[in-house]
Amino acid sequence: MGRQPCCDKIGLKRGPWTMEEDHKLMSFILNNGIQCWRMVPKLAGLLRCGKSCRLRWINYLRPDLKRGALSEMEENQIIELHARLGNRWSKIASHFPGRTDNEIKNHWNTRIKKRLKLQGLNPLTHQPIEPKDSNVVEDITEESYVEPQNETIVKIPAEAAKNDQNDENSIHLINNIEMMCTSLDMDLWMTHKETNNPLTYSPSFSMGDDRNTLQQLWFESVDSSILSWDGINQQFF
DNA sequence: AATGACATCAACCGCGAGGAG
DNA sequence: TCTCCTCGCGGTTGATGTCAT
Repeated sequence: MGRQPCCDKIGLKRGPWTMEEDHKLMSFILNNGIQCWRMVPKLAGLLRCGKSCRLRWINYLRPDLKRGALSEMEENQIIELHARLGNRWSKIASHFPGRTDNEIKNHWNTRIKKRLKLQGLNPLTHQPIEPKDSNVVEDITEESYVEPQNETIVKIPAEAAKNDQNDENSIHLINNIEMMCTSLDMDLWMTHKETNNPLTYSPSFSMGDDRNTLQQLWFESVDSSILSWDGINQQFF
């Protein structure tokens, strides 16, 4: 049993949007904002379902959308993010203001995948394709990808999170931890800040030695004259 | 010029999460 | 606690464009 459709589709239009529909939707949202997508088509005078309106707005009409092809730099960043996050397209897209998850997903499926295969890399694992597989590059399947199992708990010192924002050292500490955690997963850091729970993340890439990775990130991003790794190492682990 | 193969991308579908009552 | 509803996400489809023969 499937769930009920989000709305009654009888008499509703599907397929490509016309300029007139675009104009109606655009001017409605710019004038009224979005309270409830379900009501948008009714109020805007469109014979579409709310879901279709939402998609059209997000992927095409939003004024802040960046047009044009993705640059090579953006492409490389997508590859890097995909190695860490997997097919979490909305998470990946959030790193590219003005780009949509749909756009990045399409770009990945039509171009980047091919590029990686040509480079001899498995697009799912980002690891070199085994020589025995090199003649059957097309045969890479989801089954060949094994999700990393290790999970690391990082305890951010509560004092650092709660300290007086005017304290310069605290601000440095928080900013630097934040920079480091951005490299891992910003959303989890934000959740940690809100809940004050221990920060947990499940790396979607093979980290080998978590502490070494954190240490490397720390050296790359933190002014060691202000905060030494040894000091933070003691508080974290 | 006609046709088929392939590439691209907008749009759809089904599902899960989470909020409201 | 349960049910219903909306939203957002990821996978997939299909229309259209482009290229090769």
